[in-house]
Amino acid sequence: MAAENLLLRIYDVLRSAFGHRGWWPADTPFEVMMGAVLTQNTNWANVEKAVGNLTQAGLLSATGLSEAGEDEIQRLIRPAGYYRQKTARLRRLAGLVLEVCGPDDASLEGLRALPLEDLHEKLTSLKGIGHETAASILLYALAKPVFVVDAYTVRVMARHQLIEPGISYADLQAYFEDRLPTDVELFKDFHAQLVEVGKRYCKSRRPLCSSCPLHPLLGDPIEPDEYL
DNA sequence: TGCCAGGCCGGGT
DNA sequence: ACCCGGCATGGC
Repeated sequence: MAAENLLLRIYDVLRSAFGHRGWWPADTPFEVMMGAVLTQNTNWANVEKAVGNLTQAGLLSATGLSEAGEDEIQRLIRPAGYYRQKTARLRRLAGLVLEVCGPDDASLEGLRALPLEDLHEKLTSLKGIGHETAASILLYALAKPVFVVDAYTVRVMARHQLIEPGISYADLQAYFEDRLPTDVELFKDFHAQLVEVGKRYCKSRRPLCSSCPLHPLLGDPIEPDEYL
Protein backbone atom coordinates (compact mmCIF):
# COMPACT_ATOMS: atom_id res chain seq x y z
CA MET A 1 0.00 0.00 0.00
CA ALA A 2 2.31 2.70 -1.30
CA ALA A 3 1.15 6.11 -0.19
CA GLU A 4 1.08 8.93 -2.71
CA ASN A 5 2.45 11.34 -0.13
CA LEU A 6 6.26 11.40 0.27
CA LEU A 7 6.15 11.73 4.04
CA LEU A 8 3.74 8.83 4.30
CA ARG A 9 6.00 6.75 2.07
CA ILE A 10 8.92 7.60 4.35
CA TYR A 11 6.85 6.59 7.35
CA ASP A 12 5.84 3.29 5.73
CA VAL A 13 9.48 2.44 4.98
CA LEU A 14 10.60 3.21 8.52
CA ARG A 15 7.67 1.44 10.10
CA SER A 16 8.38 -1.67 7.99
CA ALA A 17 12.04 -1.57 9.00
CA PHE A 18 11.66 -0.90 12.71
CA GLY A 19 8.09 -1.86 13.63
CA HIS A 20 5.83 0.22 15.85
CA ARG A 21 8.04 2.03 18.37
CA GLY A 22 5.53 2.26 21.21
CA TRP A 23 6.43 5.78 22.24
CA TRP A 24 6.36 7.31 24.83
CA PRO A 25 7.59 4.56 27.23
CA ALA A 26 6.03 5.46 30.62
CA ASP A 27 3.36 4.26 33.01
CA THR A 28 1.30 7.47 33.18
CA PRO A 29 0.89 10.77 31.29
CA PHE A 30 2.40 12.51 34.32
CA GLU A 31 5.52 10.39 33.96
CA VAL A 32 5.66 11.30 30.25
CA MET A 33 5.53 14.97 31.15
CA MET A 34 8.39 14.74 33.62
CA GLY A 35 10.40 12.52 31.28
CA ALA A 36 10.10 15.24 28.62
CA VAL A 37 12.08 17.58 30.86
CA LEU A 38 14.55 14.96 32.05
CA THR A 39 15.44 13.94 28.49
CA GLN A 40 16.43 17.44 27.38
CA ASN A 41 19.79 16.95 25.63
CA THR A 42 20.24 13.75 27.61
CA ASN A 43 20.60 10.05 26.86
CA TRP A 44 17.39 8.13 27.58
CA ALA A 45 19.21 5.53 29.70
CA ASN A 46 20.13 8.28 32.14
CA VAL A 47 16.54 9.52 32.18
CA GLU A 48 15.34 6.06 33.16
CA LYS A 49 17.62 6.07 36.17
CA ALA A 50 16.27 9.42 37.30
CA VAL A 51 12.65 8.36 36.80
CA GLY A 52 13.36 5.12 38.66
CA ASN A 53 14.87 7.03 41.57
CA LEU A 54 11.88 9.37 41.80
CA THR A 55 9.45 6.46 41.63
CA GLN A 56 11.27 4.50 44.31
CA ALA A 57 11.28 7.53 46.55
CA GLY A 58 7.53 7.92 45.98
CA LEU A 59 8.04 11.42 44.63
CA LEU A 60 6.89 11.03 41.02
CA SER A 61 3.69 13.01 41.52
CA ALA A 62 2.63 16.64 41.52
CA THR A 63 2.44 16.79 45.30
CA GLY A 64 5.60 14.75 45.76
CA LEU A 65 7.69 17.01 43.56
CA SER A 66 6.16 20.14 45.06
CA GLU A 67 6.62 19.18 48.69
CA ALA A 68 9.94 17.34 48.65
CA GLY A 69 13.12 19.21 49.40
CA GLU A 70 14.97 20.83 46.53
CA ASP A 71 18.18 19.00 47.38
CA GLU A 72 16.46 15.62 47.60
CA ILE A 73 15.05 15.93 44.09
CA GLN A 74 18.41 17.11 42.83
CA ARG A 75 20.06 14.05 44.30
CA LEU A 76 17.48 11.67 42.82
CA ILE A 77 17.62 13.03 39.28
CA ARG A 78 21.36 13.60 39.18
CA PRO A 79 21.98 10.81 36.63
CA ALA A 80 19.95 12.76 34.06
CA GLY A 81 22.37 15.69 34.16
CA TYR A 82 21.63 19.44 34.50
CA TYR A 83 20.07 18.36 37.76
CA ARG A 84 19.80 21.82 39.33
CA GLN A 85 17.98 23.32 36.33
CA LYS A 86 15.83 20.25 35.80
CA THR A 87 14.71 20.14 39.43
CA ALA A 88 13.33 23.67 39.07
CA ARG A 89 11.71 22.76 35.77
CA LEU A 90 10.02 19.66 37.18
CA ARG A 91 8.67 21.67 40.09
CA ARG A 92 7.27 24.38 37.82
CA LEU A 93 5.48 21.71 35.79
CA ALA A 94 4.24 20.03 38.96
CA GLY A 95 2.85 23.39 40.04
CA LEU A 96 0.88 23.70 36.80
CA VAL A 97 -0.51 20.19 37.25
CA LEU A 98 -1.54 20.93 40.84
CA GLU A 99 -3.20 24.15 39.78
CA VAL A 100 -5.15 22.71 36.84
CA CYS A 101 -5.66 19.04 37.71
CA GLY A 102 -5.53 19.07 41.48
CA PRO A 103 -3.38 16.67 43.50
CA ASP A 104 -2.40 13.25 42.21
CA ASP A 105 -4.01 13.29 38.78
CA ALA A 106 -1.44 11.19 36.96
CA SER A 107 -3.79 10.98 33.96
CA LEU A 108 -3.62 14.76 33.41
CA GLU A 109 -7.29 14.72 32.35
CA GLY A 110 -7.80 18.22 33.71
CA LEU A 111 -5.08 19.58 31.47
CA ARG A 112 -6.16 17.57 28.46
CA ALA A 113 -9.60 19.15 28.61
CA LEU A 114 -8.15 22.61 27.87
CA PRO A 115 -7.91 24.04 24.33
CA LEU A 116 -4.64 23.37 22.54
CA GLU A 117 -3.73 27.06 22.25
CA ASP A 118 -4.14 27.58 25.99
CA LEU A 119 -2.03 24.53 26.77
CA HIS A 120 0.74 25.63 24.43
CA GLU A 121 0.77 29.05 26.06
CA LYS A 122 0.76 27.66 29.61
CA LEU A 123 3.61 25.25 28.87
CA THR A 124 5.93 27.54 26.90
CA SER A 125 5.47 30.34 29.43
CA LEU A 126 7.14 28.12 32.04
CA LYS A 127 10.89 28.74 32.24
CA GLY A 128 12.68 25.65 30.98
CA ILE A 129 9.88 24.43 28.70
CA GLY A 130 10.82 25.32 25.11
CA HIS A 131 9.15 24.51 21.82
CA GLU A 132 10.27 20.91 21.65
CA THR A 133 9.55 19.95 25.25
CA ALA A 134 6.13 21.60 24.96
CA ALA A 135 5.41 19.70 21.75
CA SER A 136 6.47 16.40 23.35
CA ILE A 137 4.17 16.98 26.31
CA LEU A 138 1.26 18.03 24.08
CA LEU A 139 1.60 14.98 21.83
CA TYR A 140 2.71 12.18 24.14
CA ALA A 141 1.24 13.20 27.50
CA LEU A 142 -1.90 15.03 26.35
CA ALA A 143 -2.64 13.28 23.02
CA LYS A 144 -2.84 16.54 21.07
CA PRO A 145 -2.08 16.47 17.30
CA VAL A 146 1.25 18.33 17.48
CA PHE A 147 4.23 17.08 15.48
CA VAL A 148 7.46 16.86 17.49
CA VAL A 149 10.61 18.09 15.78
CA ASP A 150 14.04 17.40 17.27
CA ALA A 151 17.69 17.35 16.27
CA TYR A 152 17.30 13.96 14.59
CA THR A 153 14.35 15.21 12.54
CA VAL A 154 16.45 18.06 11.17
CA ARG A 155 19.46 15.81 10.53
CA VAL A 156 17.55 13.08 8.70
CA MET A 157 15.52 15.49 6.59
CA ALA A 158 18.44 17.82 5.82
CA ARG A 159 20.78 15.00 4.79
CA HIS A 160 18.24 13.92 2.23
CA GLN A 161 17.80 17.50 1.08
CA LEU A 162 14.13 17.50 1.89
CA ILE A 163 14.42 20.71 3.92
CA GLU A 164 16.82 23.61 4.38
CA PRO A 165 19.24 22.83 7.24
CA GLY A 166 18.62 26.19 8.91
CA ILE A 167 14.82 25.86 8.92
CA SER A 168 13.11 27.15 12.05
CA TYR A 169 11.35 24.86 14.50
CA ALA A 170 7.94 26.28 13.63
CA ASP A 171 8.50 25.92 9.90
CA LEU A 172 9.67 22.32 10.11
CA GLN A 173 6.79 21.47 12.42
CA ALA A 174 4.38 23.04 9.92
CA TYR A 175 6.06 21.14 7.09
CA PHE A 176 4.99 17.86 8.71
CA GLU A 177 1.64 18.99 10.04
CA ASP A 178 0.62 20.45 6.65
CA ARG A 179 1.54 17.32 4.73
CA LEU A 180 0.25 14.62 7.06
CA PRO A 181 -3.26 13.66 8.08
CA THR A 182 -4.02 15.02 11.55
CA ASP A 183 -3.58 11.75 13.39
CA VAL A 184 -2.18 11.59 16.92
CA GLU A 185 -1.07 7.98 16.65
CA LEU A 186 0.69 8.68 13.34
CA PHE A 187 2.45 11.73 14.82
CA LYS A 188 3.59 9.72 17.85
CA ASP A 189 5.07 6.86 15.89
CA PHE A 190 6.48 8.96 13.04
CA HIS A 191 8.59 11.04 15.41
CA ALA A 192 9.76 7.88 17.16
CA GLN A 193 10.72 6.36 13.79
CA LEU A 194 12.75 9.44 12.87
CA VAL A 195 14.64 9.19 16.16
CA GLU A 196 15.31 5.53 15.52
CA VAL A 197 16.65 5.97 12.00
CA GLY A 198 18.66 8.95 13.23
CA LYS A 199 20.22 7.00 16.07
CA ARG A 200 21.16 4.08 13.84
CA TYR A 201 22.19 5.76 10.61
CA CYS A 202 22.39 9.50 10.98
CA LYS A 203 24.60 10.23 13.97
CA SER A 204 25.93 13.72 14.15
CA ARG A 205 28.98 14.39 11.99
CA ARG A 206 29.26 10.85 10.64
CA PRO A 207 28.42 9.75 7.09
CA LEU A 208 25.04 8.13 6.59
CA CYS A 209 25.28 4.40 6.01
CA SER A 210 23.95 3.12 2.69
CA SER A 211 22.15 0.35 4.57
CA CYS A 212 19.75 2.99 5.90
CA PRO A 213 16.23 1.82 5.02
CA LEU A 214 15.51 5.24 3.50
CA HIS A 215 18.29 4.85 0.94
CA PRO A 216 16.27 3.04 -1.76
CA LEU A 217 13.49 5.62 -1.50
CA LEU A 218 15.48 8.84 -1.17
CA GLY A 219 18.80 8.05 -2.85
CA ASP A 220 22.24 9.11 -1.71
CA PRO A 221 22.33 11.42 1.29
CA ILE A 222 24.67 14.40 1.48
CA GLU A 223 27.69 14.38 3.80
CA PRO A 224 27.47 15.90 7.28
CA ASP A 225 30.00 18.63 6.39
CA GLU A 226 27.60 19.98 3.80
CA TYR A 227 25.13 21.15 6.38
CA LEU A 228 26.79 21.14 9.80
C1' DT B 1 39.35 9.86 25.74
C1' DG B 2 36.73 13.03 23.94
C1' DC B 3 32.31 13.33 21.99
C1' DC B 4 27.57 12.84 22.26
C1' DA B 5 22.76 12.44 24.10
C1' DG B 6 15.03 12.60 22.40
C1' DG B 7 17.27 21.34 24.79
C1' DC B 8 16.75 25.73 27.03
C1' DC B 9 18.06 30.25 28.75
C1' DG B 10 20.30 34.72 28.86
C1' DG B 11 23.26 37.91 26.99
C1' DG B 12 25.52 39.69 23.03
C1' DT B 13 25.70 40.85 18.01
C1' DA C 1 16.24 37.66 14.33
C1' DC C 2 20.24 34.59 15.01
C1' DC C 3 24.62 33.01 17.62
C1' DC C 4 27.05 31.44 21.61
C1' DG C 5 28.50 29.72 26.25
C1' DG C 6 26.83 27.39 30.15
C1' DC C 7 24.40 23.77 32.24
C1' DA C 8 26.08 17.89 34.00
C1' DT C 9 25.96 12.93 33.93
C1' DG C 10 27.08 8.39 31.96
C1' DG C 11 28.20 5.34 27.90
C1' DC C 12 30.77 4.14 24.02
